[in-house]
Amino acid sequence: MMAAMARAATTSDVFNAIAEPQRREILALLRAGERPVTELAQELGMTQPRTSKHLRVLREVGLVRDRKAGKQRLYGLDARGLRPVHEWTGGFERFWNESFDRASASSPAPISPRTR
Amino acid sequence: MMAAMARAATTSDVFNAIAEPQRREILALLRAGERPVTELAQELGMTQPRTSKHLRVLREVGLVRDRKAGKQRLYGLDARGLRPVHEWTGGFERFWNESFDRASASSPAPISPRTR
DNA sequence: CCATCATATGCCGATATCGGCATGCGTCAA
DNA sequence: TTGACGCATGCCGATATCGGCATATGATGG
Repeated sequence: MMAAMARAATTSDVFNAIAEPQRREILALLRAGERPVTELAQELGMTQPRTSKHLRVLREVGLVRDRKAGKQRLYGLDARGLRPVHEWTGGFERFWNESFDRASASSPAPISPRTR
Repeated sequence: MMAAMARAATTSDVFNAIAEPQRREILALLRAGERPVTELAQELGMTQPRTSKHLRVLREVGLVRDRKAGKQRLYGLDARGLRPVHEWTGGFERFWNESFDRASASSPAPISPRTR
């Protein structure tokens, strides 16, 4: 019955799904269109089981969809889930543009917004 | 000396750093300005060690900077590292807008965009 | 120099994650 | 029906990651 609980639920969250380089590659490839597992595996140089597992994660967070096509199973992109990530990072846009003054500059005074 | 190598190098990569919800919270908070560790911990309701550890990860990937301020150590945002993430997801913008036709629609034919 | 505040670290336990390999299962062709 | 193909899974081993707790370290004020 769990003794201390380590690590908070991670997977099944888009941010986590795209934290894996290979999964990002899969998504990038799928922009060109649907593809069967084997083909993806081949193009990315990874084994089939490995590819399937990554696809499973992507499917669980809703970034890809699959549909059967005879013997094969075609995976297609469903990028809608990436939008929240884009927007979240977008919330920092003014910070990477405004060269974050007070943070790097030679600010001599404003120690911190500690009211007291 | 490692026998089979499991899991590819993860940390020290921005995508991974922001995969942690709490780290995202820290970044969001820092948009309001620099803050000492204890204050962050307090505002986020987490222990100090935990906060320090997350800050360390963020620092290692360059998303935050720290500077000493007397007894304290102020952490400030350096969002430049988020830009790549924003751009990467931006590469999928047309896909979440164009309601990815062929993927969900009742496509009866185009099995796959294999050129040949 | 000593007590104290502010942080960083080390160590441990409990998972979660990844990869490989073998195998299960469904579909299609002969 | 039987085989071959295409893909999903299960199981295992090797880490990586997170959290808690105690403690080391650094700086400050007496």
